[in-house]
Amino acid sequence: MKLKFNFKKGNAMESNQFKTLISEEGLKSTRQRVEILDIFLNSTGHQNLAEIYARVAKTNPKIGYTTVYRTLKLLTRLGLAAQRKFADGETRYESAAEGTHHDHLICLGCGKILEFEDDGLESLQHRIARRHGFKIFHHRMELYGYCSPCAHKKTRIRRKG
Amino acid sequence: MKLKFNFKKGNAMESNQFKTLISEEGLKSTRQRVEILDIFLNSTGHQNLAEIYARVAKTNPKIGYTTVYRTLKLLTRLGLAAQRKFADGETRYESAAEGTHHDHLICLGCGKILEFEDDGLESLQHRIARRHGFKIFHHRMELYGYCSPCAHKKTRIRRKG
DNA sequence: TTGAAATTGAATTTCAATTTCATTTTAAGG
DNA sequence: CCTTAAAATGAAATTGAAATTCAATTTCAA
Repeated sequence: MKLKFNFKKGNAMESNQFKTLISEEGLKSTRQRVEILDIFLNSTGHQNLAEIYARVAKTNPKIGYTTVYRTLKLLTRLGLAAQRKFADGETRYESAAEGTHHDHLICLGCGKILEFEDDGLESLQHRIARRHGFKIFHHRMELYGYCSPCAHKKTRIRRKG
Repeated sequence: MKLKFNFKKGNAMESNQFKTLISEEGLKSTRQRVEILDIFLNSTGHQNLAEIYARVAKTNPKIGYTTVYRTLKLLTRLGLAAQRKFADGETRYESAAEGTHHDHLICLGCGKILEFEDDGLESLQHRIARRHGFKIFHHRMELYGYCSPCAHKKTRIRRKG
């Protein structure tokens, strides 16, 4: 993922850069969009809409849920956000500024999500694609297990019914 | 995934084996459950509930959607079905009898889902797990791209807005 | 055969995702 | 600084899959 701009966190230029980027798409820069972008970029992790909305509402309770929803969709389209769906089916957003492609380690105990990158994965991907005559555009890999604190908490693992 | 029984497709023993397996869990074997199991095992692929229900309803229109829903959940718990959630967020079920663990190649053109197995993935998984102090129980890997017929249909790729 | 416990299934609820639409705001052109 | 068309907003409504409720029915162990 290549960004046209480097959006620096907590940088006052953000709003101007955003204005330029968004107008290139024939869209309009608004107070709400800039606020949501600002809050979104100044946070880390994989958050669902409710969490993002909660944070936005704390700063500006006048901004509606719908606008946050639509803005996150917009940011995804602009390449500033990335949408993720893990096994629980919930949609989460992550700042694209956080880095390039990576995959996820998910703790079944505490829900913690770790990111990782591995070059071996790419060659593996190509090998499998070639074998099946596919042209791959992207992949998704998630490893589910227990992080070391959670692994030590209980010997017996509780499963969800 | 190790099954306690080998459920053979179209085998009259199915119902008795199921009876045994289910009673071990303190649950009851019912006409509906056996019918749903039978239909489910006698099909392949990754199907959502609506598709499974449609097939069940064709055989026995008296069986309700709720029962199909609950039975698939039950089969998943018993290890006879496996739940899959791909990037579109829809829940799909696949017969566990179809094989052991595998991953998926998904065509963005026609929606076709291919299965693959790759030993390299396992060692990769262990390496990454070790690096992050995780104890991995399972993983999920999906490769998204175009199968060879779809890749040849159009040069330009149409993307979802 | 009996009856407690489990299952069924239509209807309902839940809940996130999405759409609608009347009102407001943006930004480009005077 | 106005005007205005196009876009954005946000409350409310809608959608759709997943999950639950509950009265009626069925199962199965005794």
